[in-house]
Amino acid sequence: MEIYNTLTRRKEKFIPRHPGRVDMYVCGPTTYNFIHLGNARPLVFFDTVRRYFQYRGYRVKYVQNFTDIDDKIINRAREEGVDALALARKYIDEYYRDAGALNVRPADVHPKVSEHLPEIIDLISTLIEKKAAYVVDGDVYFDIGAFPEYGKLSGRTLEEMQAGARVEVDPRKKHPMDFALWKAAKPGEPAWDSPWGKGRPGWHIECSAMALKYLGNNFDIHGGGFDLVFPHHENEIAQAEAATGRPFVRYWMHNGFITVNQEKMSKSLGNFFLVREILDKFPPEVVRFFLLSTHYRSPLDFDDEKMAAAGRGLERFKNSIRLLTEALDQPSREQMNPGDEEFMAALEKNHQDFVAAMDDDFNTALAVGICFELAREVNAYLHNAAGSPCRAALEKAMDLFRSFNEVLGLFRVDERTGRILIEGRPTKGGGLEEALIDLLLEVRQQARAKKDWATADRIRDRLKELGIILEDTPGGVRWKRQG
RNA sequence: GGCGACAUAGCCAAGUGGCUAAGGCGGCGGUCUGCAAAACCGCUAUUCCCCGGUUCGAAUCCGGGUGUCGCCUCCA
Repeated sequence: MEIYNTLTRRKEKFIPRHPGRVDMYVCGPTTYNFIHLGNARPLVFFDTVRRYFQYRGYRVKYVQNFTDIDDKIINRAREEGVDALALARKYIDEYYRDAGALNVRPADVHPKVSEHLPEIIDLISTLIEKKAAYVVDGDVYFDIGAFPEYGKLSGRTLEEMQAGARVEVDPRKKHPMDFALWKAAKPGEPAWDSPWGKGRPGWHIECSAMALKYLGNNFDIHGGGFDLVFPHHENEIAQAEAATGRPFVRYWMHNGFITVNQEKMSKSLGNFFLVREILDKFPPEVVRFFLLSTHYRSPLDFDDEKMAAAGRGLERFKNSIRLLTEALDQPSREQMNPGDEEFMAALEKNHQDFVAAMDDDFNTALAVGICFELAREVNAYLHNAAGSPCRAALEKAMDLFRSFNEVLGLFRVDERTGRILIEGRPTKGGGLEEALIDLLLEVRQQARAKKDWATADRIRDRLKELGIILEDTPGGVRWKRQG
């Protein structure tokens, strides 16, 4: 496997710290609101990374933090007149709902800043002891002069950073780029006791402290959005490496940004989309499919038109899986003929191509393309087999769909039967809806038998208005819900 | 102002030195169908922003230009 490492700016062969194991840390959201589309991309992508490692047989430990102490949370809590930690807790709960909807599996550990003050204070103390940090009036700053490698992740020198500085320099700092590890409490803010007085941690120190606690030094993968490269991840490296004297992370991975209608998402432009707003308009599997249809390091533009196109594309998968499921429910041939063997060889190639695509820096866009090829081959096989497909071939094809789906996480799977659930929304009404539809289909079939096309078409059109699509096949009528 | 990324068909999007430039959406033609839908088959970029260079050979490497975007401040 090869992974693009932001630290070296090239693809590198992936060699885990421990054979057969992958330890990864991904920066999670600051929980002052529902998550937005921009949060969804790293969420879905790194979930896919984790799934793929597991698919390849690695044991994965996945850590994703919640930043539940932060200026934005404090401000928001003040506006609403509620407790800051309670507000953060509420949005952590809401996070699980949105992430779950996108079929993102929970991390193995979801550490919160508020529950790791001792670890954070320890790390800051160590940095002070090692003369990599200094105390000023109850604040603690990281001393950039003590870490000569500062800038190695973002690829800039201190001179360049100062040349471009746009903020006023705090005269108490030794170097303009020194950053806060601990902020002295102002009146009315949540505060914790520390050797430097009451206060709270700076933004960057939490991730260093929690990553070191759960994953130790030199762990495999640290991920997040591109905007975190500087200063957040740069600072994480400085803190962790200055404290431990050892490399912090082996591979840094960063996902590209999402724009909306070609513009950066921002509240002032009114194009700031929450995941749950999008999920009101589009099924979750379409959102996930859309996010994975572009390589993770490329920018991705979101609009309704593109989502609709993604939805139509996903229909191909659904239809193909549906056709395959139906064929498997029918009696099928045991013996194999040359056509079956050819098909099975094509499936094998699909499998290899898929693995090769994902091995190459998680090229989900290419992997999705291979899924389409699989769908076309399956459809063509069923078409040509003319009602007499080979059982082993069908099963192999379905296994492949299951594997691909296991990695990409598009559709949910019935845990008991292992079937891919392509209909998405669960049925309501305890089967009454199905029974009524069956009744209508029966009436329609009678009309068709009498060549009463007007009645037959009317039933089909009205059902379509209700989101039920009918398809007449030689074997009878098939119905599905609109995607 | 400093740093960096990207530019492939109507749209989305793989491909980073050499087989016919993946795949999807859309469109067109055909098969099937009572008509549809789905599915299948075929067509839909002589060319990869422009100009120069390196090379037997470049979308792919180098130089210059143009354009778009991002970071440098909280941000996924």
